[in-house]
Amino acid sequence: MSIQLSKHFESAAVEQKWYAYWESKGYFASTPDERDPYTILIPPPNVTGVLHMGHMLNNTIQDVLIRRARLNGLNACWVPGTDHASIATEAKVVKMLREKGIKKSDLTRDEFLEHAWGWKEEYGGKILKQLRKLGASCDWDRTAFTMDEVRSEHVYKAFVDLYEKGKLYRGLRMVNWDPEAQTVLSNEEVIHNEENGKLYHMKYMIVGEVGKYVTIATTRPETLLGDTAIAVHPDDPRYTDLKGKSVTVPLINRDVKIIFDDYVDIEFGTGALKVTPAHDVNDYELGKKHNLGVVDIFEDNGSISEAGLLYIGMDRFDVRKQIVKDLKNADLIVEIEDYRHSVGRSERTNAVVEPKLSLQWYVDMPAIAKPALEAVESDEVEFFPKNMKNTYRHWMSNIKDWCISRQLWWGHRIPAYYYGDYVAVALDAETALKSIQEQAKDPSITMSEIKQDEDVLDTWFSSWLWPMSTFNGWFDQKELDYYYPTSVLVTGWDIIFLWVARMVMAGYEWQGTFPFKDVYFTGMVRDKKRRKMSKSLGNSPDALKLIEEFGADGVRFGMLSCSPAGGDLLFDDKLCLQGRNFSNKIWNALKLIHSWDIDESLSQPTENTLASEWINHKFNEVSKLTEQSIADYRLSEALIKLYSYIWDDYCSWYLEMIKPAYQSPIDSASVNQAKAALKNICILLHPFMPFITEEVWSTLKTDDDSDCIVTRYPEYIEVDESLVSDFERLKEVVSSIRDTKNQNQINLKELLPLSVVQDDESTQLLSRAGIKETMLKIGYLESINVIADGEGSGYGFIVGKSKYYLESNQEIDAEAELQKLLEELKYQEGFLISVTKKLDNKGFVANAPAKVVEMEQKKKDDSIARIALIKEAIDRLKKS
RNA sequence: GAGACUGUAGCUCAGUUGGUUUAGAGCAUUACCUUGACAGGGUAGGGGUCGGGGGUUCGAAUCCCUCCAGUCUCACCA
Repeated sequence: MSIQLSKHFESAAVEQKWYAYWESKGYFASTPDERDPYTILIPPPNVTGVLHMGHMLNNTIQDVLIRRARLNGLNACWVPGTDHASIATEAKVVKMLREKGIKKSDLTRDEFLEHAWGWKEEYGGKILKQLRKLGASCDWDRTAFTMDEVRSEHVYKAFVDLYEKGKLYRGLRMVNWDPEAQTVLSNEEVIHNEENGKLYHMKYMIVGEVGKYVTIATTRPETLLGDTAIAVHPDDPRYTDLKGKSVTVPLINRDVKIIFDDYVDIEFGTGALKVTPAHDVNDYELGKKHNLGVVDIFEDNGSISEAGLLYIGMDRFDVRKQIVKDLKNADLIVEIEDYRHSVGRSERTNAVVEPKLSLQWYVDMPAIAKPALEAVESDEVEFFPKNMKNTYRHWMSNIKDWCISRQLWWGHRIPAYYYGDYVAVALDAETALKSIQEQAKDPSITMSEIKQDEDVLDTWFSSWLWPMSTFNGWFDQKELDYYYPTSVLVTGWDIIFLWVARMVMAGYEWQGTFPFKDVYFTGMVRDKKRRKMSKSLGNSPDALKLIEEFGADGVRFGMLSCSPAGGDLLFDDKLCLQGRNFSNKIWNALKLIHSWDIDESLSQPTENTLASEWINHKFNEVSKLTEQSIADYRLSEALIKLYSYIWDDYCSWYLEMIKPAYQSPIDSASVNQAKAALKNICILLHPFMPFITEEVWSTLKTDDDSDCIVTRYPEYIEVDESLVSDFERLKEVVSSIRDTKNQNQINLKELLPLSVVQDDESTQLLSRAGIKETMLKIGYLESINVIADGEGSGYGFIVGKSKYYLESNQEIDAEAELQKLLEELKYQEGFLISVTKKLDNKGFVANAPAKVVEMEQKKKDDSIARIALIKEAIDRLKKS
């Protein structure tokens, strides 16, 4: 009763079938029980995002770890969810509305939020459906959203708690303003890059001295509208006579002071600096020090405000062009030079960030950073790869306060309420009102008189609570006690500050301990040219199309086989192709086994008994190695070991050994062992390639077996080293036979007699039951004869220290044989020289450990013996 | 400007406290063979002054110094 199997592995149908089945069985679901937990929290993707290669990589890794834990008998819990992504989502909604002809400014806050929620309902969670296609075994019942009720409660509670502890405050500071999204950004959301610009040298005429001027160099001529001083270094000899004088700001003709401050760099530009306190961090500090006025010339959208006096309403970049023209016309430009300098852009909108003075909410980071820094220093939270510790330490030791308010509507509204100068921070308006009445000592203040802050919180202010909020930890301690701290966080290194560090801080601040034991930083997925994959470059393959083409298992294989922790991953379709071919290889191994006719009356041939023992011991060896690799988060190493075990050991050697002759039946023991070995393979490979393994398993499982996904790893058996090493020797002999036939144009399947010269090594090898039989079978030999030294004839070869002769009545090409031997001799002699050199070195013998010296001596002896064998063979050839 | 990391075969990378056959794997490539499980399979081969130089050591891809190249992070002077 053979099973009918398709010619190739058909991934699409199989994947759909098993995923639905696993879900229906509730295999992904986790509830606290007596087992140890193994917990992973997904880095929540943007709720309206689509699956890209970065997600594929890091979710594949998480799934491998979760499935591995499940097979180890742990209570595996992988919590999925999405992030509301304040800026990104709001921008998308605004764009969508604009396309419908609706302006955000025409809507009330509530109307806008209604549209936003509608958008979220329509597109939200699409990415989680896509993750299912990849095989992600998340506990979907636990799906969380950073803006759902439970998560929101955590956000407000955290805000109020920090405020009450004095670790959160409202302050007037120079901030990063994104004129496109029209919100403030944290330092971490500003990306600095070198860009080509110009340095404009402009004339500032000295008041009361006709024709005399100071030349000022700037990259931003348009900000002169906000100038309230110019500054020079007090020791600069060029400017000593300017003390007490003023200059006229060009075009707007405002007279401003010349101030002297050693902040100015004499070497740079002309040594004279224009001071615009409203639009530059350093100028702001200078302004404070010298009591300068502050003229804010920009509207929130980056256009010039009335305070600018000129160009009112024009965009800042248009003004730059225009103002240069106007300055030229007024003969106030001295020089324009090309200049490369760093420009800060918004991470989300790519708009050039405008420094701006503004009142915002901040978290006092130095107040909460210390335990989080120590945790990573001491490896209480362990980073993989280790060198991320450096980056973390550097940032944590120089940490700045975190600006958390955003001038947006989509997000958690700041729970702060105002009445005149009174501020109340509270979970609800009633409490806030009460507090304000108390502060103002005026119980007559009504609800309608207090105003809640219009701003929302930075998205990351909800994300940093993720390890607690996903378990509803502050309102239901039970789950948190069981699952927290989680086992490992898998994420990209690009959000180490935005997210990882802050989660560690939140963990210590509120739970008193770390949120995850390990952090596995994945690299960035890049294309073959090392460019980061991005939508704008169009170099990112469509994740779902890849799955369609190569199968989820194939894609997972492709992503994993080249993903060293932290190292960038150069993605190439070819890797997925290799994965698909691998699936197919396994599929065909299964087909082969199922195609055999079993004859129950046959007893098992010795060679098959030996082969089965070997493949089992080899399995244990591989299983141990992969376990270690995974424990060190070296997933690609583990996968490659498995790949080679399956392809080379199981398929190329083992199946070829036990395979019956064409159309002959096979004994049942051999088939059962082959099936058992393949089942073991399924278990070991399951975390990496879940679909094919479940499918193969399902055709092999007995009624007592559970499904592959929830079965347990087989028990480890001590590896019989002598069996494995005898087998290696056997493989060498067979390879040599194949090679000899190949070299001499003998058909591989032509049966020839093999003579083995008797010595200790060959005697031991051949005495193991099944070795001879295997040689006969897969070496296609007519017979094996043990002979005395010197009796051999035919094609000789050496394996280990033993001599073998493949006899043939074909004329031997003595010249070719000789060449081969001479080359081998050359190598061996070279080797001997290097070993001898080492051993002749008195320093080596005296200083190296005995073990090492012993090993070198053995290498030398072996080499001498081998050289003797080769020389003998050469002599004989020459004689004949 | 400060710091971190990387440099090993055509490509991607291993090489775990300096010593296990004069440096390994996968992919790619070449030749031959095979094609009755396999979108293939088998066998063999080519290809590397371990970025350059110097040092420590009996011994260095591995440790130290220096130079070169690249990547990244942080901070920024108009």
